[in-house]
Amino acid sequence: MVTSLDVAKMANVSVSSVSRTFQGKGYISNDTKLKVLEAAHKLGYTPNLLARSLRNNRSKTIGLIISNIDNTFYSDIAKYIEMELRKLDYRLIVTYSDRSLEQERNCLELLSSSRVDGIILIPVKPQKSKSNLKYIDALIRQNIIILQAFHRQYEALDSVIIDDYNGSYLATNYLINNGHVNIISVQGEGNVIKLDGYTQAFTDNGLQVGKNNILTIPSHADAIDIISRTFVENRPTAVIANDNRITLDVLKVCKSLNLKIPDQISIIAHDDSAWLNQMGLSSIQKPKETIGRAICNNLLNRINAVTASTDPITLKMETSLIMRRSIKNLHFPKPDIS
Amino acid sequence: MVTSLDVAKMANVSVSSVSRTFQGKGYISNDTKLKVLEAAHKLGYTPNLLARSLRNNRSKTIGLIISNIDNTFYSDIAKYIEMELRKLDYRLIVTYSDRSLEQERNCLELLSSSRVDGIILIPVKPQKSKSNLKYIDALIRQNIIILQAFHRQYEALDSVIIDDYNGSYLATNYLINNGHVNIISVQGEGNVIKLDGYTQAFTDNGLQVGKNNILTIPSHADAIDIISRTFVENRPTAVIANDNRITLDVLKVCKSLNLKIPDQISIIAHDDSAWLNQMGLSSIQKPKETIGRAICNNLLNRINAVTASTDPITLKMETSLIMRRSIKNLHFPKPDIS
DNA sequence: TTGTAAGCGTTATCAG
DNA sequence: CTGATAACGCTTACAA
Repeated sequence: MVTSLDVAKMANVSVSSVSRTFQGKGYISNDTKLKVLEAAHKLGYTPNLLARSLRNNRSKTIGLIISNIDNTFYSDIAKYIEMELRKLDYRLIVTYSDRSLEQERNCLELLSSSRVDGIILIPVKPQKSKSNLKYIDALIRQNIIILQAFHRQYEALDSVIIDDYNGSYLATNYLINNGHVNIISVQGEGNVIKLDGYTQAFTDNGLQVGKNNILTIPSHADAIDIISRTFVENRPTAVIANDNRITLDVLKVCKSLNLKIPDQISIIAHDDSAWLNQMGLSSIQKPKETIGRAICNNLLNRINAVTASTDPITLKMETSLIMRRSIKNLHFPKPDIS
Repeated sequence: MVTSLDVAKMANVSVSSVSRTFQGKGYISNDTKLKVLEAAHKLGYTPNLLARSLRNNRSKTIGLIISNIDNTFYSDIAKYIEMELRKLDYRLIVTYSDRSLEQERNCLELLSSSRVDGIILIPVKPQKSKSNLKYIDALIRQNIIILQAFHRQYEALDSVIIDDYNGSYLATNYLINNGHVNIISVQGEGNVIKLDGYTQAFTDNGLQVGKNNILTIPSHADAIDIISRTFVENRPTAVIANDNRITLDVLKVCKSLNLKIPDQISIIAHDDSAWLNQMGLSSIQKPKETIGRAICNNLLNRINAVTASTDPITLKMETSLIMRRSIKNLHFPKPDIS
């Protein structure tokens, strides 16, 4: 292991000069800088970030806790986060809580002892009103900045979330404008905000949400069965599938009931992807790269105390509607695509 | 920041005792251990891994370089790797080379100065015969163990790869057994091994690969156009799509040419996923969890010098065929599924 | 502008 | 079994 001392010796200078050249801080003459650089190059020296972190009490490392990898969206976001962080000379430790509060605590502990400067937490939904609040508080006291993404679970934390209200509103409104009234909204538990947008679109259009048209699938229930039955009973003309997994389930049901899209049923899904694109499904798209950047910038501003506000900040990211051929216009007998 | 000294003071012992309790090494009486644990708990102490790493010259951290996030497969693997590493008390720094050699070098540098104990490299394909060989050699000299996954790019490294030969062989063979002869194989550049399996299946069945039935899409070419033309000219009865992106392209072409699956064309895709499942596409599946574990174990065995062999080791992971309803049996007029 | 030396929080060695 | 102390490689006052 070649150290700054080795470089210093070879360049006939002191370790401080080596340090100074490698962080571009403090007074140093061009001459010695060159000598150091040359020696360093010859020896293949790279500063030891471990030592630097220990000394500076700053690891320049951020931790990311992903709750659910099955959601491709989060993996994509992870990429944008890492690339943004690298630009800012930060590293990213990635961990997976896999939808378990206990695993999440595990991740928090690991990141805490790794002395990360900050944590991006995609929180697991608390079960039975248990949560990791205490652990989070402990980390905050340890001076680790935590930002939560996509779900506002902990009051005291900055949040970057999606404007799901608006996304659902836009989608619902679009369907209504196309003549749909009997629209089912299918979601996992705890998606109140998306529902609010859905409901609001109805009232804004002077309509009522159809009876039993709000379909919330309990965690471990048989989604296919529930959706099937509702489709048969309610005969909706349109569905809004509020996440990736539910989209798959809805599609399966459509296939098994032999419902043609969009002829017999129109669909809008949350979370755009190459597959949705391939299948011609309309969707509510989130600006992934922008989100990744927003998360990093917000977090680093806190870490470097650029952000003055002492109150938690919430950033809401806008979504947009991507129209493909999964929606039938009921005002016209023939849909314009098909 | 609460340190081992703080704990030591409170427990009326020395820092060595604190150290000993927290790593379960060295002689220590149950009595003092308990005192230490109590004090640590009261103070909310966690050992500082940075300091430990510096002292031990072991960071217990592994770096992962992902070449291409668009391939969902890699994100899934990342999850299994992280979870396996966590069990083994290692951390994972994730970086993305985004298919660029320069970015890859960037990642290598970052991991090197982070003093990771090992690197899992999903290598970028060398362009114009350039590669990061020199940098890799430098890291090896720095005593960082590198394992390459999914592509054997660098001779000196251990590899964990997929038995794509066999996967393609099985797929092709299955199609042939179902009466297909005019089978097109579509792949990105540099997928010789999959092709070998494809070809071998033909010869083993006493058949010849159809003229122009091997379709290799150059990196920045218009895949849709190329595939379309070949489909029109060759009128294949079956296709093997050799990666995720190509599967999407093939599906698009089928749709635009209005080819019904499996009636007019049968399809087998590489890389299984929920979406393939939903669409009823048959596929060649890779055992992700097993692969993740194999990667970690191989790497850690090297790091801890458990592995005796001085020569590079190659681990080949077996694939399996998942049959869905995208394949027509030409021996029977009506496919049994339709 | 440069060098000296103390200290960041651990662990390993050695003496008790 | 326990404690004192010297490292690990770096940064930063402070002195020169």
